[in-house]
Amino acid sequence: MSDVIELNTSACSGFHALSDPLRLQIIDLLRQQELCVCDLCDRLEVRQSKLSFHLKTLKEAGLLRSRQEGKWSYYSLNLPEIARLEQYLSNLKQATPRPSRSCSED
Amino acid sequence: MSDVIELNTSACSGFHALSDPLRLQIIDLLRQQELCVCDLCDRLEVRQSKLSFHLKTLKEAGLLRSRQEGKWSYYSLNLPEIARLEQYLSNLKQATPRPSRSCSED
DNA sequence: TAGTCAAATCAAAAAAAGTTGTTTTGTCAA
DNA sequence: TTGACAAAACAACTTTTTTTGATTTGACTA
Repeated sequence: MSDVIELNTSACSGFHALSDPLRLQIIDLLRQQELCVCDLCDRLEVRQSKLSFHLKTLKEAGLLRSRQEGKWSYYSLNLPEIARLEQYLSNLKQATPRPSRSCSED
Repeated sequence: MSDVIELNTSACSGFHALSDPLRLQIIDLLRQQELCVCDLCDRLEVRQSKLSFHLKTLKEAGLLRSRQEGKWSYYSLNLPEIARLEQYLSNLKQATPRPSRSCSED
């Protein structure tokens, strides 16, 4: 039961992280390769502080990893977490359906 | 290209709809059977107007269907749309990765 | 060390999302 | 019809999220 709540909380913040167009663009760019913040800035044409905010959101939701190399920070997808969200959605389909009942029946 | 934008917009609002704990609870209840608003109200112990707001959010994102029967409204999952979001996540994994490159290389 | 650059952090403002209580709409039944 | 009930819509308010411009931090190098 506590597991369900855990799962819900994590799914919730994961989906929230995916609910912004810029963040989806970031993820799309990172599909192909790890990128550093300045590269992302160039490609997305957004201010650095704005990007930083969204990268933080994605990272805190567990969707991105980052590593530092000198003065650069590189971000990449954290595929296992993405797979977990995928699994969450997949589970919704496999529920044992009960027959629908009429609201007046009780 | 326009397709990508379409997909992104729809994915965005889908994920947004999934980014609230109450809405995830609603979805969880509907996994098993279609329910009417008053049933959902009882089980979730929330005001009707609040529930109505969240049902609308979910429906506008395409995640729920509804039908009216007399004075009752019944809501159910729209599985194909959920599957579409699942597919979106699944696609993220299958990208052809390019070797990561150093930021100073240009 | 002083200067430069990448990136994170912060505070203030703006925008968006969610809540609440009330009203409206539509359907049914007396 | 009229009254009762389910659900949607609304307006005012609260809370959360996002944006912006500026400052700070940390690492490199001249």
